[in-house]
Amino acid sequence: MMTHDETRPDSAADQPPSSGRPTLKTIARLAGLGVTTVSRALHDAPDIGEETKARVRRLADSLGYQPNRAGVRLRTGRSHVIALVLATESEELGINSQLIYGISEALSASTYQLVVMMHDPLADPLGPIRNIVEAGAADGILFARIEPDDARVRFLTERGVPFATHGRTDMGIVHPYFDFDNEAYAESAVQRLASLGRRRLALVGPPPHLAYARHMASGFCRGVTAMKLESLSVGPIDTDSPHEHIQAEIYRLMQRRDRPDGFISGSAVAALSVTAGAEAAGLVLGRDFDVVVKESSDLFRKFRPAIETAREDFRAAGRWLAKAIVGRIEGTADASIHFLDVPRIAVSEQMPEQIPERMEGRRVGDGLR
Amino acid sequence: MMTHDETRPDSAADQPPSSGRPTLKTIARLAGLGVTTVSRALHDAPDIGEETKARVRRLADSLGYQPNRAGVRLRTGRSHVIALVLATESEELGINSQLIYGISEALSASTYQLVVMMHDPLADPLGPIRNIVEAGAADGILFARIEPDDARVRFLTERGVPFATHGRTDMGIVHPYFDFDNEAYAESAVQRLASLGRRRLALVGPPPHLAYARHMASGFCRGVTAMKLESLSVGPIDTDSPHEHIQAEIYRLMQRRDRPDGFISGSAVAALSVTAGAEAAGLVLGRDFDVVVKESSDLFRKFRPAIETAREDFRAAGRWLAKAIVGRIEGTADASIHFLDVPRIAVSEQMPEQIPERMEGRRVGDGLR
DNA sequence: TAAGTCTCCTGTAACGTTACAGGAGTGAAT
DNA sequence: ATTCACTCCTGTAACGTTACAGGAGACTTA
Repeated sequence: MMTHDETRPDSAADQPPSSGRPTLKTIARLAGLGVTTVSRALHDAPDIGEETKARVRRLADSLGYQPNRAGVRLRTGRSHVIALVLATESEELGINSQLIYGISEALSASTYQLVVMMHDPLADPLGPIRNIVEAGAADGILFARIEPDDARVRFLTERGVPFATHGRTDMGIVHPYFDFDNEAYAESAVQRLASLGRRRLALVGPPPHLAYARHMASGFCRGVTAMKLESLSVGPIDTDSPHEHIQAEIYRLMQRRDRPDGFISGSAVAALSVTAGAEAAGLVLGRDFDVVVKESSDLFRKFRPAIETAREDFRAAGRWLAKAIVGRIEGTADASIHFLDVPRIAVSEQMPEQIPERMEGRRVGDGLR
Repeated sequence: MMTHDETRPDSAADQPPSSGRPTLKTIARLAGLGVTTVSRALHDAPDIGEETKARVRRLADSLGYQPNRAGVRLRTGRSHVIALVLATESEELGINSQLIYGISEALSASTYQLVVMMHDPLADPLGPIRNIVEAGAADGILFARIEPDDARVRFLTERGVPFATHGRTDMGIVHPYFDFDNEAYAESAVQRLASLGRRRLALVGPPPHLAYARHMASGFCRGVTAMKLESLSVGPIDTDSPHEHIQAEIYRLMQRRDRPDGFISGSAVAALSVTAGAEAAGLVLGRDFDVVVKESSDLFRKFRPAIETAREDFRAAGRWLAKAIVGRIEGTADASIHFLDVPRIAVSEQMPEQIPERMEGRRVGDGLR
């Protein structure tokens, strides 16, 4: 075996520890203290003298000390990583980037890092989530596109791994979530269309396997029933369908004598396809039909003001989710925390006065709720 | 001091090492080998017997062994993290999510993780990049929105940290990048507009501090000169300007007697604002003016087919960048690798035949290049 | 037989951190 | 003087991994 004759260095001034980066050892040597003391001082432990703490902190600051993540992780078993698992399915106009912005914004002040992974839910319902858990790759997991009975929610709950979701299940499992109140949205949208004099409504909702498809449908039904309107069902299309399918289906629907005169859409892109289909049938938005849409940007409100919009703020959702998951990891937040975002159908904005031509359609009052 | 009387466990069957997760030690004990042997076997080292390797691999597989990232990172100093640094500035329609999809897609087969961070370039030109380097938080860094003289590129080159960018500088520093040939795009766009009979062109380019603003402008100028057309300069607006500003400026421009009849836009949203402004002035797209736009989704090509589009594929860019940065980290790729994406102005797609009304405007030939 | 040369495997140390079990020094109470 | 409590600091070990320096055994060569 080897002899290695320097378990304790005899010469006082030693070489730096290979990398230029300061460690606890660097600080300890400079301060004439033990590494343990330095560690505890930086953690503000009660059994370290105030003066020592201050001195250590000053030294650490001046050296630009930052704890080595690998060291901490190895010792504590905590990765300080939040995993965001995104579906590979087509996404609408950057809602995922908004979500990511919100999360990283909220995490940037913390010691947590955001790791993004892809997941094809068709190939494997659990996807990378099982792997994250088994590899201990993250302290907490975030995901969206929740199903009414969601395998991921069940799995993570069983394993006791902190997670938070955008959207909620019907499973009765208590866990942190942020959700947009799609039921209220649909109901408000119905009321809005009714107040515009529309009587025969159709809903283009999210893919039926997602939990909020049910919420939106039930709000739609409730609204239609309450207002004594008629509901027309569209064919097998949803907000994830290709543009051409939606457009063709709406075109077909608009040929009927009992064609709808109001549409509610779960997404901006789908609303465009709906409008395109209806216009292809020779109908005019705002005259022959109206559309209410849930969108995440202000884009369509700007360039197509005749379309009513409810805004879902994914950036705010991201911020909320980041705080929630950190709270769960650190044990400061209860599993029952959740947030149900109140939808608000926006009034079309006043255009700059030098372009009055864009003020097509009627002016509308204020939001419904 | 403590005595700790079990440096070598006497009882054969021991407790699992605290967590349920298998480590090299677990495999070693089960295989009756040393940890070093197991480690080297899994790394396919030449000095381990083939039969042993096979046995160890089988065992590792059956246990679901995955190397502990913290252990590897601590020992090797390699984090197996790729950092993507995104600007907080407004982004156009999910290009960043496309980029993220591409990157994580390419990384999902590797041992690398994608960490996403935000950066406000106005507050600090280097932003989290200095921090990543000093904390050793990532093995490689990706970023976009490159400036002609980019502080980040200079810094990382000086520090010798692997990085790759979407976009390129004018600095002459050799480094991996993926870029869209915006000069060629603008020139093609000019030719396209010329072939449509347009003579007086205006460019709505990216913010002038970005490197590709110059590329696009120079392509525009070259095209205009070559085709002997007229170029009209728009006011202080760019693709990042608020919708209202662009719209108002184009509206103003369109009041002039020598108004432009062709627009080239660096982004889809800006193209919409341009169109809105021109239409507000009572002009008709495809009759009074044409627009060529660079977009990352197929959205506008679908619902507004009269707008000519060149598609920039950010997902492919993400895939390329992921492979490039991993190649740089592992030393298998040269610093000089780069990819200049060839723009191709698309023909408006055939609409489904049951909706012929949408086939407004003229049919056009094939792409320019 | 002895030395040399392979092949295949091994233990130790170290990366940077924190939990643990003390321990030196001071001052107060017995 | 001894005990006790308190404050403030310390060394050791361990998390899981890999680099390093061997070393046992078989086989070849002189």
